[in-house]
Amino acid sequence: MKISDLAKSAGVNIETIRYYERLGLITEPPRTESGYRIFPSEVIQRIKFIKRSQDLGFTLAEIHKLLTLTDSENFSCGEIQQFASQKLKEIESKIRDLQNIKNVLQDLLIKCGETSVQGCPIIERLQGVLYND
Amino acid sequence: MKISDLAKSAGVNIETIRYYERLGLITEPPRTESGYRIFPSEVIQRIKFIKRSQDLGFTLAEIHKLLTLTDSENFSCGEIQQFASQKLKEIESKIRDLQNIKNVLQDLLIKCGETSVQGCPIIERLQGVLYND
DNA sequence: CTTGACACCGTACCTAACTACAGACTTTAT
DNA sequence: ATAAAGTCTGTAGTTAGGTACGGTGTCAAG
Repeated sequence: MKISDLAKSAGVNIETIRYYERLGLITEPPRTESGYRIFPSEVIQRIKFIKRSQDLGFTLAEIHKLLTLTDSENFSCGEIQQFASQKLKEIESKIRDLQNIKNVLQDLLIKCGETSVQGCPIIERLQGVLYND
Repeated sequence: MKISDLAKSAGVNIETIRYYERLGLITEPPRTESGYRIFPSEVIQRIKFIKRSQDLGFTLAEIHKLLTLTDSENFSCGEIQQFASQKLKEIESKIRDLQNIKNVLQDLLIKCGETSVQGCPIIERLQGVLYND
C-alpha cells in the first residue's frame, strides 16, 4: 500500500507517517523504482500501537523503547511491566499535583463566596497577601 | 533597580523579564540615558504574581488577562471568580483524563501478575488484542 | 498526450514558555 | 587606563509532536 492508503487506514496524516519514519518508530519501507514508499499492511497495526500508547501517556521516545523491546524475540514482560509501573507513578504524581491546585482554587472560590467588603481573595492570594493555606 | 537585581529578587532569569516585557505582562520601565532599564521595586511582586498564577495552572495569556483586570481601577471580583472557576473545571477535566489512564494502567499491571503462560497483557492491549475493558 | 492527483524531499512553521547567543555599548573595579 | 562584568538589541534555538509548503517528479484516466 502507498502512503496515503496507510494514512487513511491508520487514521493519521501522511506527514505523521514520514515523521515516525524519521524517528525510527516504523522501519523504512521498500520503495518502487521511482522512489514511492510501499508499506506492508502490518504497519497499520504498528501505527495504531503507537497511538494507543500515546493515549496511555507514553511519549514517542518511550514508545520507541517499547517497540524496540517488543521487536526483539523473547522480549521480557518484566521490563515492560516496569515501564508501565514507572509511567503509572508519573501519572499518579501528576494527578496529585493537579489535585493540590484544584484544592487551592476551590478554597479561594469558597472564600470569594464568604467575602463581604474586603478585596478579592483570589487576587490577594496571587499577590502573596494570603498565605495561610 | 537594574534588570539583574530584579531577576535575583524575583527568582527568574534576566531573559524571562525581557520576555515578559515583550508580552506586555510588565510595563516598559524607564531607561537611563544609556538605555538601561530601571525597574521600580513593585515589579518584584508583579513577577511573583505571575509565577504564583502559573503554579495554579494559568497560562501566560490568561495571566495577561488577569493582570489587565486587576490593573483596572474597581476591577470586578466576579470576573476573576469566573476565570478561576473556568480554570478549576479544566483542571478537574485533566484529573479525570489522567484518572482513566491510571485505571487502565493499573488493570494491565494487575493482569500481568495473574498471567501464567500467555503473552504480556500490556503489549496485547497496545496491539489491540485486548479490548474488553 | 495532457491534466489532475499523488508522491518525493527538505525545510519551515506551529504552540508555550522560555533560554541562548552574537556583537555592540556602558559601567564598575582595580 | 584598562579589563571585567553588565546591558542592549534582534534573532535563533529548545522541547514535543506534529503540520504545511514549495518545487519537482510520477502515475492513471480520458
